[in-house]
Amino acid sequence: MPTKLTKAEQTQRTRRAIMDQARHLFAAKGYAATGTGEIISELVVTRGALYHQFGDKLGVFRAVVEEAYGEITSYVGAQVQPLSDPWEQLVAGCRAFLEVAQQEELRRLVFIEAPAVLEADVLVEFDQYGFGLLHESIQTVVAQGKLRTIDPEGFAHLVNGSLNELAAWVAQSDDPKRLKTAQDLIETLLTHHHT
Amino acid sequence: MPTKLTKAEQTQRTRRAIMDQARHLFAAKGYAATGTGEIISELVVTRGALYHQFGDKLGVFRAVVEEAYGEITSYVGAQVQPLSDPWEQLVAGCRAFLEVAQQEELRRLVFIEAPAVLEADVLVEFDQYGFGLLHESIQTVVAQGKLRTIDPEGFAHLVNGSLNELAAWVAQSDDPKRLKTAQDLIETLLTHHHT
DNA sequence: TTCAGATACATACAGTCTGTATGTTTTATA
DNA sequence: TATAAAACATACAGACTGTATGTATCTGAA
Repeated sequence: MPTKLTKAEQTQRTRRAIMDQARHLFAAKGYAATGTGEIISELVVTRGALYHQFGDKLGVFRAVVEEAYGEITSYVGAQVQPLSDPWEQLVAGCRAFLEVAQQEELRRLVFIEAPAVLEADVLVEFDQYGFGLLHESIQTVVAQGKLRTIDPEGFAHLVNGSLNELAAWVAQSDDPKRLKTAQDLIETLLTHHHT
Repeated sequence: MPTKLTKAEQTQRTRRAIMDQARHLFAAKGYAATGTGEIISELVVTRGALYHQFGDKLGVFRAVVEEAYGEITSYVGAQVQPLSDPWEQLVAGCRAFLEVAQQEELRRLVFIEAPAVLEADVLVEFDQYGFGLLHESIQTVVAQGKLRTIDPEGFAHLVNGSLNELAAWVAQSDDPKRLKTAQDLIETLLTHHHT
């Protein structure tokens, strides 16, 4: 008996290995153009393991995207957490988002592939930790009377859309100053609604 | 000889029929989940005609998306054209975009499927008539001294992202007042940068 | 008018990919 | 320790894309 792994360890290892490969391939070639055979081709498991662990190809994608969402929110959360003032948290959170969204794979997976591949309800569920946090943050600031808008929810969508597109704009350039420009643009937008 | 069609007419008929079916299916089920056999299943042509006319499945999608882009820009253009003041054109163009983007199929094709399916260069080419017009409009207003921003190009992306997400927000609700709310949100954003 | 070439298909097939069914080995459990 | 269950591997059926080949219709020039 060469292996002395517990079942749970075994599961974790293969899931980790499959998700790592899948993440790179889904981000680089897109969901449809990535085959399940390709995902496991450089691993020591077969497609059988993939289907056992994830059910189907979509299950792999869901797991990968959920993890990617988690990385974004945990980065933003870490930048925001030390701050106590909700207004500062909102501004810092937006700036942090633009930073973390510079990772090509994250952006591709979460903002380009996921909307096209995943069902709307799954998307909404994942986005509780994306748009959801932004929405809460804006509601808090509005409740404090620090932000004036005719519709907090709509304004949250407005900011969210701005952030997504600005992140892509920054990423598609190699000018190191664009990130700061984008961050300042969002801060200006927020400041204009500051009271 | 039962048919008395010229070759050009024949081509137009089959392309039109295929693109109509493909548009509905691509928008409803997504590009990957739509088969070429499904597209022609209710038509009097075979897959051979599809491959002859469009080369491959992606060729059909490109043609459909290009047409969808055209519909958006021609609607916005028609609303903007009567106005002479660039600032009014910018505001009216944004409002018009939110109106035309309420068509489910258009939104799904252009803003969800196309970014995931099409190569980046094709996307940029099509977007000359989408983001491109917005960018020009903003540049004009900035040159007139009517709009103040630290970066016109970045600001154009900010507005573009806002519009895309607001359009989806409006569409996913059945509240008839949301459209006006979204339009007012964008106008407020622009007005805050007005000088 | 005629006929050679081009056009617009239809049909058949090869290759690829997904998902499933079945078998096997290893770990957990009673 | 025996039985169940998990974690795979393997083989295969079905579907789908794209291509190769054949055919009818139209076009354009002699």
